[in-house]
Amino acid sequence: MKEPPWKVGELARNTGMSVRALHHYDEIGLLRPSLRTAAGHRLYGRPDIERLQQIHSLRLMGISLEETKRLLDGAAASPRQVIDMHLARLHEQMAMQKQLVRRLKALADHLDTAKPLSLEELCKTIEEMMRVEKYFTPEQLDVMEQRRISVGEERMRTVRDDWNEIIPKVRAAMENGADPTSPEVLALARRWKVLVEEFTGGDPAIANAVKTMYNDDGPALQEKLGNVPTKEMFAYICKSIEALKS
Amino acid sequence: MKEPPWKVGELARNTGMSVRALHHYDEIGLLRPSLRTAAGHRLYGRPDIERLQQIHSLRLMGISLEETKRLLDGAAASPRQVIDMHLARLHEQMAMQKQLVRRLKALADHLDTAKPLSLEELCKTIEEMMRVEKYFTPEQLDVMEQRRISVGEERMRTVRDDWNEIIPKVRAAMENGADPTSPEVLALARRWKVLVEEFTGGDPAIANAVKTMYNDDGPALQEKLGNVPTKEMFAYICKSIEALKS
DNA sequence: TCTAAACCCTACCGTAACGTGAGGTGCAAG
DNA sequence: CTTGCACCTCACGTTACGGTAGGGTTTAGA
Repeated sequence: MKEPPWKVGELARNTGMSVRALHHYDEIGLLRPSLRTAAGHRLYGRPDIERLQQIHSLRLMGISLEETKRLLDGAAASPRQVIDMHLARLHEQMAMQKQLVRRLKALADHLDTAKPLSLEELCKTIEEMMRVEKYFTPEQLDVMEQRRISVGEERMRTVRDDWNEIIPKVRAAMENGADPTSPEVLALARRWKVLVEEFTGGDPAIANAVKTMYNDDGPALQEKLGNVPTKEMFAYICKSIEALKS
Repeated sequence: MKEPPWKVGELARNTGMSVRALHHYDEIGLLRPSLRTAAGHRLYGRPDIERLQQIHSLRLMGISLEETKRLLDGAAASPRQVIDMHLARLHEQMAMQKQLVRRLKALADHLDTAKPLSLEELCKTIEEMMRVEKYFTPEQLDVMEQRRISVGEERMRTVRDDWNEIIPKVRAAMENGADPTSPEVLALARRWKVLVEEFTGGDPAIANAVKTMYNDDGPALQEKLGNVPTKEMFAYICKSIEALKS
């Protein structure tokens, strides 16, 4: 290992950076060698090497070259602020990526359980997911996914079967004009309430979002999911659930 | 809302995409309008609109335009494979981002607790963190961070104080040639063991990594952290801990 | 001292998915 | 007939370099 000044290749070998990167840093004014030979070859002196090490450190933290330059040239906010801003950006990105992962997993699940899907059907399913997703905050979606994981595949299926059993019964009761406070309807209301609580984890905000979703997008969901409560059914069963409390 | 065919602006308004994006899709051959007016204005027909909706769906999943094109043109792997690959990429990225977040948080912590740092010192600290980090797998670092969070700030400080008390004592005992099986050293070994277990969460792999770290980078760490066990001290106290077991 | 290998230079294209003009044309309403 | 809006085609900018081309420089060995 020679003494400085070093030529660009030597510096590259000794620091693990690429020659091209060093050229780039020179181009953008982040690290210009303090010397050149008569022929124009770059010569990096000891201060340049120190600066390069600092650049390297900041790069390891994911700081952009632009910010790095501002920091090293003393024309930036405090390091602390740079770090905080960077953390904020990272958190934002990670939130978006988590959202994507959630969607993709749900889609993969769908591909696993349902029959083979054509591309158009797949795309329709995606649109459907988005329609549903927009009613919930990312945090709520997170909570719901955690619940799905902790509850397990099997329980999920039985819950779905329960819904498929209860919903037609409620519809029938309503259409027959049965009194919401009658014992049969109250029994349905009790089961309904349990299922809702199981799904929402007892979070009323989630329950509310679900209701809004069915109210606003009922027809579309009906078409997609097949068996779905209507606004009127919500009102009906809510009356019954109210009656349960007293 | 007119009937198709639509011009770009109308299509853009009705789909929420930007005109420029539609131009771009045309440029790269992802969505070329099936008609043009004599003057060259793009006219999108009904099949184009369907294709655009599919593009939109896939974009919502974060699929690249390139993959989208391959998928829609039927020249790609199965949707399932595309999803899986995409998930894998996302996980990789998120792992890297988590790593960055960990580093930045540690750095912010350092800035909070220690005295105000110059930029050079900050960079040295970063290099130091990297030196330490390389001894652990990302999973181990994760575990350690979780422990730090669950243990809490206060306990961390008392643990550090404990180390600062014990290490000199062990050094002194060793330099005085005290028998590792003597009662005083055994008492030290007991405390040492507890502290190690607290820090590692009982994971011997982590304990091992720590030992390797001090063995390999002892001098550098000594300089940075000030008060650090040597290889010999490890050997000495290990003998004593062995003696504890019997 | 000569030559060939190794090294260096500048300059340009490419990356992903558009945003943002610039400069020119098409078209319907007043 | 003109105004104004929508449309067109370039073409550059964004990040942090990688890769390559074409040509000069340095250096080690013969």
